[in-house]
Amino acid sequence: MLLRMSTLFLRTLREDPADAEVPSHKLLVRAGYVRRVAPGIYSWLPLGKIVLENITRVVREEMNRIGAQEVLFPALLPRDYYEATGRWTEYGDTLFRLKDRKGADYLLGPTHEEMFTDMVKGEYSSYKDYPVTLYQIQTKYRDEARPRAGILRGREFVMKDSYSFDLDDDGLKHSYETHREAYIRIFDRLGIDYRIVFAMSGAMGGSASEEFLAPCATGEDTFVACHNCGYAANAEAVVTPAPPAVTTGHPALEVLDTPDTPTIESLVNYVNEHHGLRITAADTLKNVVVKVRTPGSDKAETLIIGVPGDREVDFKRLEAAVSPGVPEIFEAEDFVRHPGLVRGYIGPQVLKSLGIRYLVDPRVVDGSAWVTGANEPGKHAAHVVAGRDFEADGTIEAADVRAGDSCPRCGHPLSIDRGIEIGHIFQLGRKYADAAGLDALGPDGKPIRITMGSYGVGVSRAVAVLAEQRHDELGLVWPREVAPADVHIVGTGKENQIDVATQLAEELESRGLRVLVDDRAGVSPGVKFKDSELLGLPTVLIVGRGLAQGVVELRDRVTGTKEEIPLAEALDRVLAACQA
RNA sequence: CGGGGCGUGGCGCAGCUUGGUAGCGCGCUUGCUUUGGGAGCAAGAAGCCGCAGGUUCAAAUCCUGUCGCCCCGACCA
Repeated sequence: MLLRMSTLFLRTLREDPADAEVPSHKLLVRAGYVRRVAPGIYSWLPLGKIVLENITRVVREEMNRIGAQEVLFPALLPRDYYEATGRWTEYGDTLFRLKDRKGADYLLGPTHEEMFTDMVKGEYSSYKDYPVTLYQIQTKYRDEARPRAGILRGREFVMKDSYSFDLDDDGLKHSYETHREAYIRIFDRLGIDYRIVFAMSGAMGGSASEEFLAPCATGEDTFVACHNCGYAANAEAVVTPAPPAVTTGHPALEVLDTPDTPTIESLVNYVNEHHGLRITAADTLKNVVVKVRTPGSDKAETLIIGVPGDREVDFKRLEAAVSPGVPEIFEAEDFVRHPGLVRGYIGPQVLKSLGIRYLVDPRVVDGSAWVTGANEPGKHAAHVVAGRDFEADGTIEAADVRAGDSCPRCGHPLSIDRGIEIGHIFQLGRKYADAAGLDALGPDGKPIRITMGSYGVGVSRAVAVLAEQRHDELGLVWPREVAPADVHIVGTGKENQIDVATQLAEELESRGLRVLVDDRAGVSPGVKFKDSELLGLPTVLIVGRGLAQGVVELRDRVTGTKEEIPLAEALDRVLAACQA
């Protein structure tokens, strides 16, 4: 179907919308691809809808290629399915809840593990039925605390979610690998720049988990990469290499007067000046108190985390490390309830007797000596040796990660970047199968508990990611596979220019290209050029002033090249450009 | 939920300090001119100034309350 600007439901905007901050949001709104309806909720206009469908098509083709079968669940779901796994309560405020006319509880599906598990349980019962992989491309609902950046993080979004069901761990590994390859093909075809990074399997349980991150300044995730060995991981999942244990003797623990040293920096300066030490912040041991609450209960455990003084506790990493527990700030009133903890002067020496759990950064190995709190106001202790003067209850990955930190695999310095999560694959294991009692009857007549994998692609988010990664100061620059059309033919308006442009458009359409033609009368050339750059189709053909001399202009939106070509060659040249 | 900003024709904004006629740019309509880089002239249409209450002869403007939105931090495709 030929797209004609004269009738296309489209109005481009000359100015950025006031509520947009990131490039993808500004451009998708300005170019008339999407319009905001409510926070985190957007409508798709004709051109945007075409792009979204193109991405959907690629995802569907690649899922079908690995033998996954498409199904479709309702977005509107009754409460009971999510009651069984406890997620009706666990999901908290992020769940959109509603009631029907009888007062029964419903929800708008944020994700569909329960539904898929239940569906398979309802249909399959023999080991001969497995393995099986099902997927859907569907609208999800999450009442995000703070939707942001337009399409990038909405409360309603399109997601492809798939689930593999296998009889054993080897089968799961195979399903996982198959998905991984499918995702590589999907994102390659879409023209998205991405990295595959290790991720936390976290709350969902299970073992292996990787994320597909699109590197991007506006990304919400932080990841590290090693340019020597190729290791890459979400900052949450980075493993800190532990230095070898120290065995050399240390002087005995010594308590020092350190008045007015509330910060690490002031402490370092003070002990170097007044106590003859030569230490840096990295030689001090900072002890951070938090509470860890178990979801669905009011009980909170007090936990102290020891990290080198030059590092902060990264709340995101801490959260991932204590998951499914939820870390909370230790407030002033909590200190009142724990008189043994001297705020600002906490040292690990007394924690055993206080019965408080103490976890340390992996850098705090046995035999390492530290300057830390002496559990008395105004006093610190030096030569506090791990394993001699205190015992930790274990290690924890909670200290912040920085560019230049050592790669856990090869020791080279790590780089650090931001990215947008566009895909996530992981080996779920048996959590949902356990909850649902999903078994297959084995050849020996005994039940086999099914093991699952779960895999997601942010389909609508991919539109925004492409806009984010592929644009210039003039507008969008779509990869051909997802562009709303292959070629944008612009008739600039004098005499028969529009007629010729339309004829070319019809001819190219009949030869299989997807064509947008600017056939608007009475619109100045400048406006048409600006619009074509803003809309971002990969190939542009200008039928303008050169027509009288029998030439038209062929432009490449990606490279910016412009070339005058004879009208007679226009069809072949455009076809060649679009099929390259 | 904590912090910051903002609600005025479809879009982007001014006006508010110091109450009195609602204004500018873009877009839209009509006519004439123009047509290779967001054209010109002329004439138009379109606004419960977020909502509610209060002060006042008079409120976009002052007061109180309330709702909403955007941005920054803790969640996630």
